[in-house]
Amino acid sequence: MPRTSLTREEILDAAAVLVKQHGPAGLSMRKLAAELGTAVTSIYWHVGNRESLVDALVERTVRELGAIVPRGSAPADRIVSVARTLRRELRARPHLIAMVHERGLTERMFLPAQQALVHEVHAAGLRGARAAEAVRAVQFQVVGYVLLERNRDRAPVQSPGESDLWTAPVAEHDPALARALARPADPERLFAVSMRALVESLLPA
Amino acid sequence: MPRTSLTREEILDAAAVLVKQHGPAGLSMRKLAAELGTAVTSIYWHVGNRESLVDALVERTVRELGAIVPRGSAPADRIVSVARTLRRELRARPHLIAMVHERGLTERMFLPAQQALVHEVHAAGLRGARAAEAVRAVQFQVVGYVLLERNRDRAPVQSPGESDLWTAPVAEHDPALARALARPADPERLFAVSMRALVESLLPA
DNA sequence: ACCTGAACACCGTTCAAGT
DNA sequence: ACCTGAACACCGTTCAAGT
Repeated sequence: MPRTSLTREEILDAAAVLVKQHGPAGLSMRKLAAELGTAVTSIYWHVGNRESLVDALVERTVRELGAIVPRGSAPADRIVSVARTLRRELRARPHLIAMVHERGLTERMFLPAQQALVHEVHAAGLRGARAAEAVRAVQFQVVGYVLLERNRDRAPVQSPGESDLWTAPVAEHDPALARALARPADPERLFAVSMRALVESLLPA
Repeated sequence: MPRTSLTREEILDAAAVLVKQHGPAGLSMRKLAAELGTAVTSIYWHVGNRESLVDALVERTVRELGAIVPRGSAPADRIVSVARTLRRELRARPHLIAMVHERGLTERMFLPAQQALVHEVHAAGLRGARAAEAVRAVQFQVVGYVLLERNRDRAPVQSPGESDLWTAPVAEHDPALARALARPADPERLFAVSMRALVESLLPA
């Protein structure tokens, strides 16, 4: 029994489910075929190969991300809010981040925020190359952070290594610092601090 | 002919060569065995499995990274120089970055810079929790950037997507901005700008 | 135009057996 | 203590053959 006309869309849907459940490493052409009740080779006819399947999935997921609405009245606040929202949206889709990494499609993750950022940076009075630089600096910072955080989340064990360095000379003079470094970092706060610093240095005084 | 006593060290050496040549995805237990002239299963006796092999490799590569010597006289300059050096050292070892990502061992990449950063931040007059926050903010920013750049380097095609957005309304009023965004970003410069902004906002005025 | 099974060249890991 | 081959359960992809 052949089943009713396999479509590209149907394949993407099933692939999205597999990725959501087991990550991109859990997306195999064979499991996908099993899920769809077809031969593996049928999938190749529709999507080419695994790489372009993942590319298509990334494309679709980015399109789902929805436009970002800035909040606040001061230009710096509005830009920081765009950064914060972008980070939140991306972190809410760890499979997207993972797929983007697998295929090296970082730029795609930038798109939903770029429109909003261009607008805000323009409103803050930046023009031309300086405006472009500001947009990119914010984008890079957000995506860099998101990649880093995703990486930390996947740490196999709560890394025990950081503390043992802190018998080191300097830290002995400053036990509060040693203790603070022994505690796990607060990425939320670090993100806020760093982003605020960046935005304030980018905007015209 | 059995060959002369396979050692853990010898296995790590051969694995490092494979990773250097073909990346971590090119490191397979079977190729490794072939390279070493042993049965695949011998390797398992010495290193456990592929995951702990990669972990050991990361550990070793981080240990090779060498201490970081700050340059400059102003505290801000010295901290920025540590950040710059860390970034350069990490970027010079793309396989390290890739392995760290595969195994989620980000914290390991922080280690070589942490000593130097603690010292500099302390010299700049920060103490306790504030000093720890400064150290971590710099570390996060560097590693986030390195991950992002590595990601961009692996882009399958020079991403064509960014420009097509720039028929958008705002950019039409500012053709210089549209042109600047159509050109590829200059990550070197963005890194410098962002890091400088961060450091200056962290240090006491 | 679409789907199929067989086949190829890979993987990591386990296990019982050897010395 | 160390090494072995056979076997298991996976991969992605190609290709000739079907309808």
